[in-house]
Amino acid sequence: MAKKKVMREMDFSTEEKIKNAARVVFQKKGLAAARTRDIAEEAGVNLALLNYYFRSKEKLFEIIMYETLTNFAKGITGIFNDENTTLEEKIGLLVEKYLEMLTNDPNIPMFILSEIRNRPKDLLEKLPAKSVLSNSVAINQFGEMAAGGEFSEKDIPHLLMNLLGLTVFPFVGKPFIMALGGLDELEFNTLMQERKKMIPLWMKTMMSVK
Amino acid sequence: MAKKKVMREMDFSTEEKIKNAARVVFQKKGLAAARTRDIAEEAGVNLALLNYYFRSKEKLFEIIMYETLTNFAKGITGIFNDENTTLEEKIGLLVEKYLEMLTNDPNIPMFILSEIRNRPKDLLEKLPAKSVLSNSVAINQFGEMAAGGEFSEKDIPHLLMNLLGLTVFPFVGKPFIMALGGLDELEFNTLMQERKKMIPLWMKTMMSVK
DNA sequence: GTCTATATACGGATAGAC
DNA sequence: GTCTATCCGTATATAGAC
Repeated sequence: MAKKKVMREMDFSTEEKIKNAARVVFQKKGLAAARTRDIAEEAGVNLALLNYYFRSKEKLFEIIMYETLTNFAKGITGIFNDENTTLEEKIGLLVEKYLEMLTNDPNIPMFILSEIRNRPKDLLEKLPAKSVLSNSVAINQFGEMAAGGEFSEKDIPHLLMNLLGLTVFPFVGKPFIMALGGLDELEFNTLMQERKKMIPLWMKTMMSVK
Repeated sequence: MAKKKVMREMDFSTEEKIKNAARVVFQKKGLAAARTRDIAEEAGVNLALLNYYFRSKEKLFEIIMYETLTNFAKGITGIFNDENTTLEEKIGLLVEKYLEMLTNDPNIPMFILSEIRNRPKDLLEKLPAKSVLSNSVAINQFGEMAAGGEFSEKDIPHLLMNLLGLTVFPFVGKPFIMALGGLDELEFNTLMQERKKMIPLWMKTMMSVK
C-alpha cells in the first residue's frame, strides 16, 4: 500500500497559504467586507507578504474569483455535453455532484452571485459557460423532448431555472433557512442529502406537465 | 374624480429623501460597499445631513434593514394565517404577490440574504417570522395533507424550500440568469409573469409525489 | 436645518532593515 | 522571503459658521 501524503498547513508554501486563506475569507465575506488583515491572519503570515506575492487585494481577489468560477462551471459543462447519457441521467448526475460540492463548500453560490451583483459586466464577461451552455447536448435534448410534446419549448428556460434554483437556492439562503426551520448544521446537511434523490424526481414531474 | 396627489422628490422632507436614497443604495450595493457619499448624492442633499438626521451609517442601515425585513415578512404572515383559504389558494396568492413585488424591487432578496451572511446572529434575531411561521395555518394545512397521505411529513421542509426557491431564486441570480440566457430586462420580467401560473402548478405536482 | 471645512479612523500599500 | 514601521488615500463623523 502506497504511503498517503498528508498535507498539513505547514507543508504549504506561503503563496499557497495566502491563496487558501483568501479563498476562505473572500467566499465568506465578499470583496468589499474582506480585510487584507483578515486574510493575513487566516493564513498565519505577515500582512506585507500579501502585497509581495500578489500586487494588491484586487489582484488576489481576481485570481480567487476566476478559479471559483472555472471550477464551478467545469462540473456543468462536463455533464451537459456527454453524448452518452440521457437528459434524465444528466440531471441526476448534476444534482448529485453539486449537492455534494456545496455541502462541503456552502458559501460558493452566494460568493459568486453577490460579486456579480457588484460588478456585473466585469465578471460576466469571464463566464466561460455562456455560449457553451446554449450549444450543449443537454439543451438539444430539452429541445427534442419539447418537440416530442412532453412540454412546451417556452418552458425550457423555466426548467433550467428550476433545476438551478432547487439545487443552489438552499445554500444561498442557508443561514435564513436554518434560522427559520430551527435547524442545526447536521440537520441541514441531511436535508441536502435527501434532495439528491428528490430533485431529479421533481424535475421529472415538472417535465410532464403539459 | 378625486385629484390624485403626485409626490415629486421635492415634496419629500430631507429625512425622507435620505431614507429613500439609503434604501436604493443599500439594497443595490450592500452595507460594506455602500458609501455615505453615494447616498447623499442619490438623495440630492449635503453629506453632513446624513449624520444630522441619523447618527451614523450603521444606524441608517439598521432602519432600512428593519423596514425591509418587516415589509417582506408582512406578506407571508398575512397570507399564511388566513383561516378561510385552502393551502393551494395560499400558494397561489403568495406566488402572485411576491413575483409582483420582486419584479418591481428585484434587489430585495439578495440584499437580505447577503447581509444575513455578514451578520447572521445580529439580523436573524430580528426575524419576526420565525415562530410565527411554524405556528401558521399554512403549516397546519401542510401537516393535514401529510396525514392524509398526499406526501410524507418529512417532505414539508423541502416543499417550503422549493416554494421559496422557485419564487425568489430567479431574482437572487438575476444578472447571472440574464447573461446566461441572453435575456433583456423585458424578457426576464415576462418569464417572471409566466411563473405566477406555473409555480403553483409545479408545487401541486410536487405535493402529489408519494 | 444646511453648509464648508476639518478631524479622525481605518485599511491597503510600501520602504527599508534583517 | 519575511519582518516592523509607516505612509497615504478614502470614508465616516463632527465642529462651527450661517
